[in-house]
Amino acid sequence: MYSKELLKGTLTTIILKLLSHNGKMYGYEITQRVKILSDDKILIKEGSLYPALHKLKDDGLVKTDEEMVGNRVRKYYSLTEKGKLCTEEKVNELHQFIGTLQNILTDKPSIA
Amino acid sequence: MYSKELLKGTLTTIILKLLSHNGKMYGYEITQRVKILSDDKILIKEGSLYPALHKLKDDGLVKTDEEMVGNRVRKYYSLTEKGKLCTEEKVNELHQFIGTLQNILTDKPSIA
DNA sequence: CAATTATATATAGAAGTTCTAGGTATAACT
DNA sequence: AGTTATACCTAGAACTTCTATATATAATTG
Repeated sequence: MYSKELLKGTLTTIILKLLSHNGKMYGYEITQRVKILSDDKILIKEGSLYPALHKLKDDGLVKTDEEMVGNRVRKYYSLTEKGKLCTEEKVNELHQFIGTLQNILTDKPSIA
Repeated sequence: MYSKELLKGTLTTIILKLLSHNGKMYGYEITQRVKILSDDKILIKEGSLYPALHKLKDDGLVKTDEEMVGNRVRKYYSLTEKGKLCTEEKVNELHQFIGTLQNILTDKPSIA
């Protein structure tokens, strides 16, 4: 389990990217998928996930539709058109940031 | 300039790594070094740096000594023994986190 | 030589994200 | 029957970083 602070700033991008890759997902599914993809090192808590999803919806980046599964309602999240554009930008930015971080961790200037 | 959130959780590791690499540095020098290493994409503000440095000192990871430069006092920060151990751990953790992030961004499980 | 910019340290309060802890409910397993 | 997994949600706390501000010296520029 990584120290919690590391996730800050990347959670939204992670959610968007998973939605982009899988089409539609529900909340619990996202937490489990991240758990698996991270080999149990990133455990997203509900108290982190749902506020993040709701903010994404408020911002118009995701939309929801509900399906009945057995006796209960399952809420699926998927990207809007705006969300698709934003995902691409955010993933690019994160990739660049990772590159910059690696330069700093080796104390090498990005510019040759 | 990256969105501010990305830096969260990594600033302390960045500072520790720079101190580890350069022996001793003063505050302003750290901001300028990060600016150069990141090709102007990470601009650490004073309001971020000094609280972070003071916390590192409170936690016993860095120590300070002051030198006169011209007419003014310059405060140098350097790693304590505890700080050196902690730096190694934190840098390793960050490297692993970056690896995990890259798996997630391609939606590939870490475990084969 | 006056004004601006760069150097240099610091703090208070705001803003934002994620976590802890709690609540609710169904389904599956033992 | 009791526990665990599934599934959604919220309030308030905790933490980090930022904005804005204060102070002061040194160097540059018009």
